[in-house]
Amino acid sequence: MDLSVLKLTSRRHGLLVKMGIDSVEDLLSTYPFRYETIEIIPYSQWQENDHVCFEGLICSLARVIRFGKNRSMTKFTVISYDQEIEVTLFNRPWTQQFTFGKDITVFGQYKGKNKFTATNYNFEPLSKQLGMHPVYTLPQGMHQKEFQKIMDQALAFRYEVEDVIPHRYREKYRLLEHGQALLWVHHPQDSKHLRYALRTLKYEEFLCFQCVMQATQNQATSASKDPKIFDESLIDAWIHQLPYPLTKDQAQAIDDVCEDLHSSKTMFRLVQGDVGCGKTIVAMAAIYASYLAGYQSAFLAPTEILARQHYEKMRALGLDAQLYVSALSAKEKQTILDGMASGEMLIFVGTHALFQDQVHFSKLGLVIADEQQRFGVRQRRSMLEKGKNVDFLMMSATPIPRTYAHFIYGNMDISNIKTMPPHRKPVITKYVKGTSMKPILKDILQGLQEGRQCYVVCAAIEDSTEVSMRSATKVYEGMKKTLKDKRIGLLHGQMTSEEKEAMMNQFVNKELDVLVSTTVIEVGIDVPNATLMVIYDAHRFGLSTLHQLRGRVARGKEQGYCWLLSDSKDSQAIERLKKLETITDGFAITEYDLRLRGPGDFLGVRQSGLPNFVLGDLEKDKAMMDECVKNAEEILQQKIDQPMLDFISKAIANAQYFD
DNA sequence: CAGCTCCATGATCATTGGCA
DNA sequence: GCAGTGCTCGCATGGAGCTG
DNA sequence: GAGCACTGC
Repeated sequence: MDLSVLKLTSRRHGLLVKMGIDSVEDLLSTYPFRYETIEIIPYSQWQENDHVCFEGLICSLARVIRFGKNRSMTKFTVISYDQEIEVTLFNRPWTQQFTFGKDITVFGQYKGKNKFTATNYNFEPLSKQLGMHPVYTLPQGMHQKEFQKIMDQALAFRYEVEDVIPHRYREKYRLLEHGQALLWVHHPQDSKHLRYALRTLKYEEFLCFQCVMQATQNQATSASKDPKIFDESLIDAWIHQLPYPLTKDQAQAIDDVCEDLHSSKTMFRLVQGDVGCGKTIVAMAAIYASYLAGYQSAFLAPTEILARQHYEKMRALGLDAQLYVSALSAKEKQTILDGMASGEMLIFVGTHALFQDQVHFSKLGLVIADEQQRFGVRQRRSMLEKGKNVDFLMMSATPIPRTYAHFIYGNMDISNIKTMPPHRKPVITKYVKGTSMKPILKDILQGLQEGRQCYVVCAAIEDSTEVSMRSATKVYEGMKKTLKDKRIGLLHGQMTSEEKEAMMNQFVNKELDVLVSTTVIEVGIDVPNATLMVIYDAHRFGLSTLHQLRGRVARGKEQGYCWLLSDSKDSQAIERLKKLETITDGFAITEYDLRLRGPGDFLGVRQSGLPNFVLGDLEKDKAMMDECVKNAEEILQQKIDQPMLDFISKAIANAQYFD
């Protein structure tokens, strides 16, 4: 419904648009971020510094005391509860309003001794103002009252918003009607009503998400495929010639995958485990199996550097892989494209370049996505459409506990790799207060002295390139001054991929001692000799991200060290960072982070792969999530709930919830 | 760094009571 | 669009934390 | 008292 049904002035309309509100539906789903409860607390119960309110009679003249520029204080006395209460009001020097004998309602803090500092006042009877009042997050220039008025207008249309939730579920779970829930969220009579409303809206949010999610996956997996036929003893043989024996979980994961490949059901599987747990081997086994069966495989890596590294590893392990990245010359690309189309070449490793339209496979049977969160659903789909009923394997280094995984990935199969290879040692992690490296300089120097290399990671959120570059450059300059005799490199997002690669290569070849880097992505590379890592502004990262980062210095046999620098004063933030000193298991870390902060707050939602719910809380609403999983399945099977089905196809078309 | 939002804090006179 | 009228609402400032 | 909406031109 268009906003024009509300008679808005252009200023108001503009402000709403600024808030991201383009329709009445948007407006109605702009929920209060908190509520203020106005209740009467009798005078006898007032404690010093309590926030209270009262109604009374002004029984003195108002005095204004001025101080400084533009500052003042107004004082007057109010009779209430048979007491004379002295009210102080800052910076509101207009006294005329506070005339002798007028009824006034005051909100503020009781300061003891019948003194009161008001934050607010009005001349309405208190009894008319009791109850809960919504508070919205608004841009400058829009007042709460103004917004509430607009909201009230919009609420008149609350029953005209299309209701996509099937009726039987509303009844089953005793949910409110959508319109009723909206009304109560914006105008709760009391906390009980508010809870009802929130319960309803949460359910709707979860169910919609779940339906879309499952529908997307069904598209990819519902079709059956020709089983891939290969000789498993060859896989076993290949495994035996690997330099390291597999861990139990790795072997299990490979078994899972092989079974999927054999089966006539299209594979849709997630392999998750910490950095360094050996997921890649699983992927390669899958590729090898698929190769034996005569199918083409595509391995998607998030960055070119990673693609190269995987490519080299595959070659080293006897897989005849091709590298396809955008940096290749047109001629090289063409050679590969030809081999791909003719079916001569079977194994491809690449980046986003593989999504391009001119890439055609002759017999694509398997797609593997490394760090799956980095690829949007649309991209994944475009990839899968390059073949027929392609088996799909995803890998994630930010493992998610089973309970959430079930909800978030729906009917996806999951293999967890929890055991680390025996020669890996957990990284020694330390939280360091402040922004300076001074306290740890000695340790770092010693490490460098022993010939180790060091990463320095600066907080850079996404690709806000300029700012992050500046901070990284600063750190870089600073380091050059302090460590004059060391070779230091700088890596940031504005460099071309050749420059980045050149820099990385220098680091890999030990021509650099220290690498200062902004973004996380480029660091995702295997440098066994790098055992030191310093992370600036660590509190800006999510725990899972930090955990993943530090995994980079646990690649070789040497002991890795990671220092988390942060000057945050937030005790919770510090607490979280300290937790990393002791927890080494990625699953536990995700769980801890979820419990403490909730996924909505999760720094780097994209890193975590978790969706961002407005109302729902993955930790508190587990039971509801489970129900929604079931209900979504039913809806998709029965195909009778047209409104919801329409909603789903629309959402998929817009790729809502993803990217 | 810049720009936002959220939140807590603000400062004096006059009266009082106890002590010298 | 523009001026006139009547209405409601009206704090300033600084630090902290988040984002682009 | 100011800013804003609303009115009448």
